Amino acid sequence: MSLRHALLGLLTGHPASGYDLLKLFETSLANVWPATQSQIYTELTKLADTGLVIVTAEGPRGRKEYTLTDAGRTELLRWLTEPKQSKPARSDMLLRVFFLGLMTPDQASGYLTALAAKAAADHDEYREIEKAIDWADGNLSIHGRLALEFGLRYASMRREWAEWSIQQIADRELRSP
Amino acid sequence: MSLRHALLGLLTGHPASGYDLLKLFETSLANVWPATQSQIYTELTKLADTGLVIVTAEGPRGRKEYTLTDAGRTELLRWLTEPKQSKPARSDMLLRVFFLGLMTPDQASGYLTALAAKAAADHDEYREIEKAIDWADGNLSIHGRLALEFGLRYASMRREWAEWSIQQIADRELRSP
DNA sequence: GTAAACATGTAACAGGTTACATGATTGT
DNA sequence: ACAATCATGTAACCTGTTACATGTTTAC
Repeated sequence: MSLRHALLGLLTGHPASGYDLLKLFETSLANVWPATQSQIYTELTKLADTGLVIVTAEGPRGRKEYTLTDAGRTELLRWLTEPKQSKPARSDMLLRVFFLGLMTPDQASGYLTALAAKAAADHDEYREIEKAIDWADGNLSIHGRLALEFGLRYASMRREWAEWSIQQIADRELRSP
Repeated sequence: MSLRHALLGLLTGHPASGYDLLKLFETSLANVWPATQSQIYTELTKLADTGLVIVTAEGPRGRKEYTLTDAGRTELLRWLTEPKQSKPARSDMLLRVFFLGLMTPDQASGYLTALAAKAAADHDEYREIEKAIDWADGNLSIHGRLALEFGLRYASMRREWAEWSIQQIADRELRSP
């Protein structure tokens, strides 16, 4: 149940409305914890019900501004320092790799080529984000940068692995045609 | 809905019971597509209802052996060659990294140290698996090896990134104590 | 005036987790 | 005889997705 903690985290410092948070999810958190509009509004209501946030202002168009409570901050810190290893994520990409042998070598290489291209595109995208961010801002962005660096390294790794895999398949084809 | 395809994939070649498949998930697919007993039995029933598999034998203790049908094989191939890019996975690890600034530098370093240790342990585990597998077997293991190599590279990347991140935090501490 | 952006809420459904429930067979 | 393993099934619950539904304010 981490959507809850993502919301609490985004509310540290500055109060925000559901709409504000939706925009924050679309930009800063899109690659880390995607969430839909529906989910965000529902969760904010629950968060307010349990007292982890409160509505501190109402604006035009029914806008409700939420502020983190002490209980909310405590819960966020508890979650952050909780010693809990996350179980391995499902990856339909790797699941397909597992069954690559059911395709023709051409199809398999095509799949891996697409993965390499996607990894390269992701890498470029993260480079753009890196350039666009005002790194002087300091406050939240210090650790956002660590996450970005993870993305960059992960994208590179994926590209290299996909290219290596294509080579493996090609080598095997040469040996047993 | 990829659990379905994981099951179909495991049924290519050799028929198997729900119990057999459960064991296969626990071993070969645990790091790629974890599934529970409950889920597997439920999905197999649905798969049989829609004709993608059929019960071809019944053994002791109510054992039912499922075999892939032509329709099942077709569906599996359709899924494998489907041009669909998977959306970025949720990562509560990276979500915590995003909010690392809410902890003390010591706590933050502690978290990253634990990540580095986990990555190193994963790497070791994959090395063991690599040693344990009979790579002469050829049949399914060719592509299982690609998945394993992904795991090895990913674990290395995570370790290196975590260590780099710890250094970043330490550097920052020195400049603004 | 009207399109874009702001702003929220709910219902139906799909997939996954945990727990409960039951019983047969094999090996020691 | 007893424990371990084999073997299946179901119910309650939580999270997330898609779609529908509604209305306001701002900028051109």
